[in-house]
Amino acid sequence: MKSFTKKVYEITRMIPKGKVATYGQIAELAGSPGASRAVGMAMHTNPDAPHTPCHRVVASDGSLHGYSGEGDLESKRKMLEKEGVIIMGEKVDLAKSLWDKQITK
DNA sequence: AAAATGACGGTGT
DNA sequence: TACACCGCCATTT
Repeated sequence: MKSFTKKVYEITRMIPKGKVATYGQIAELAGSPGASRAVGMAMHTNPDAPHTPCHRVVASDGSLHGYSGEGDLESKRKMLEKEGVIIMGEKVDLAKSLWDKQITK
């Protein structure tokens, strides 16, 4: 486990319930703006699905991508809605559910 | 050490 | 709005 990946997990873990963060945002918080792809890989190699809320990480346009956990993208979407994330059709309403990065104020 | 890969992002068609 | 292309960084082979 490299430092960057570890950092990504740390950040992903502090995403508040009912909110979502984009890969790019996490990459920036991790200290490497633009490394959205690297973040994606970190999620893919995510060792602790339930421990790390990787399902709260979405694309810049609110689209959900993969999931290393048990279910699939549908399960993720349901999970998010259940937590309070507003989802419009197949995408997340970033305007209301995007993590303000306020570090759980 | 170099090349290929991927849960991205932005721009172009 | 949907699909295709190029550029981005970290990880893996």
